[in-house]
Amino acid sequence: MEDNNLSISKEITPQSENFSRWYLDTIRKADLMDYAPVRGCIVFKPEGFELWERIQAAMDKRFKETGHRNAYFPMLIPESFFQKEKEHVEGFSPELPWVTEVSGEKLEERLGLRPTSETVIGHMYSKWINSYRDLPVLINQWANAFRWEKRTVPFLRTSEFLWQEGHTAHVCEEEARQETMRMLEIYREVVESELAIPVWTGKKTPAERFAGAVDTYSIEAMMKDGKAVQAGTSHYLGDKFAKGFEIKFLDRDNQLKYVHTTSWGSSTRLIGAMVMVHGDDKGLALPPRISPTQVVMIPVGPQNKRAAVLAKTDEVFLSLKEAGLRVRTDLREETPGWKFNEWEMRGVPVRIEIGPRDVEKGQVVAARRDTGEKIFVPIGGAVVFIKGLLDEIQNNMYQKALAFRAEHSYTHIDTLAELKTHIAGAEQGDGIAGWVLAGWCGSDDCEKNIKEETGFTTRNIPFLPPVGKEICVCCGHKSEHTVWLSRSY
RNA sequence: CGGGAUGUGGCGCAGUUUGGCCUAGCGCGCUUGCCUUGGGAGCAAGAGGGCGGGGGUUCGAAUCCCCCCAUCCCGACCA
Repeated sequence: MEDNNLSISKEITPQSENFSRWYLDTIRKADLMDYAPVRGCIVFKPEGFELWERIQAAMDKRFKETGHRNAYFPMLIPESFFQKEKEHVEGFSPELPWVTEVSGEKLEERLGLRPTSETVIGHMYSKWINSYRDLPVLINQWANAFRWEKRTVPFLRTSEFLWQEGHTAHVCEEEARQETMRMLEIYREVVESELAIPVWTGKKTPAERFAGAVDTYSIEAMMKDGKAVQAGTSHYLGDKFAKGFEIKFLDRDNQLKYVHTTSWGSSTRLIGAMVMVHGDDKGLALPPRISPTQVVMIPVGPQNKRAAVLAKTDEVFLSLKEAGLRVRTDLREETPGWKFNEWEMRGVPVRIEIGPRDVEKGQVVAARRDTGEKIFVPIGGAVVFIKGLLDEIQNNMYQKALAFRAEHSYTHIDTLAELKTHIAGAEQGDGIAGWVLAGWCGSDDCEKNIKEETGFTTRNIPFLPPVGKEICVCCGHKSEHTVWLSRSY
């Protein structure tokens, strides 16, 4: 086992040595992505893309169940559209790529590559909505988006990314706010139950708000290096975009009114989050509900006993497949040990080994990716057992992530000095500064100051904070909000 | 976008200081054959690169100079 670990470490940098190297090693060794020829762009390889397809499926199902329909709007957005909502332009213009000419001829109006679609969709909604009878409009789109970020990280922040953006229009504020919360809750439920990632739901501070939103809400997840990833956002846009794009309707009372809109999005960064929440020094670890392969079968044993082993492997394979499990058999010529390591690195939740001894005893060996445990299972009960095991692994992965988050969440810090001491202490120790629950007076100055002094930013104001904080961690005055602070991606 | 580092077969690297022993070497991987299979097997024979890209200096450049590009790390901006 010792040698085994050493040889692995040659391929994947240990998390404790350099977390970001570990992350980059892992996503490449697990064959999720490759770098594309254009700066900051990646190729989603089949293994990585299938993760996205499964996330998509989980989300899309819930969107449809709540009455939304998918549509597609163009990727090219006229420059003038961006100008119609002031904060929106200011927020996005620094990272907008432009199309300025076609076959050498300058376009009359530059076209931006969508960083998000509020503007085009607002334009279309103004045409489509005339009466309260036309509302609500509940549309989602699966698309790519462009944001030319200075610093890119595969999956977490790339110049082009894939996402889902929902855009809805409602008759009144109350209904729009309900929609905002309903979609935030869907994100929380999908991310927790499917990706096994615990999140804090809450409200963003004004400084962290989406450009052009009245209120922004988010789900925030803790990575294994203690940093935060915003895993989904939902915005109440008020009538700001309605006013910018003249989205008006005639209400029951014969008054012309502006609609209230929402937008909500989640992206392929969820893949990166999943890697950084569950992965370990062996590589990727995927939650069973999302993993493209749930069970990998590896027949072992000498050539002269191969036939019986393969027959048994087929039998078990078919029974698992019939039970609806995503199962595959690895018949490559590599040695068993090599395959064990390979599939562990790729994050497959359960491995089944079948050898001559198992055939004799009428059993298989099941190995768990999450704990490394090996279990002997009678063949007759294999299907039921494996199904139960996958559920247990899914649950265990969530519980482990929850426990990790609890271990690295700090609620006793009340001053900037204490916060700095805490961060310095973490740097001396395991390097995981984690999240700090702090009081905040609500001023931009304090928020800015905390960031400058510590590198920690406000993640969100949780709806259900574990404890309420009385004084602002920065100025010492009475706190208006209890916020999560941390470093973030 | 600023500071630092790196860029040599698929991957990891040596060679760059002091140009010529390099029409480039090593490990892994790859191909073929034999052999082997319960935690990264062994032997043998092979294939594969002109040194991130473009200019320049020189009799001669992976090595020196200039420009550009990409990636990583650290900061400022963000899903």
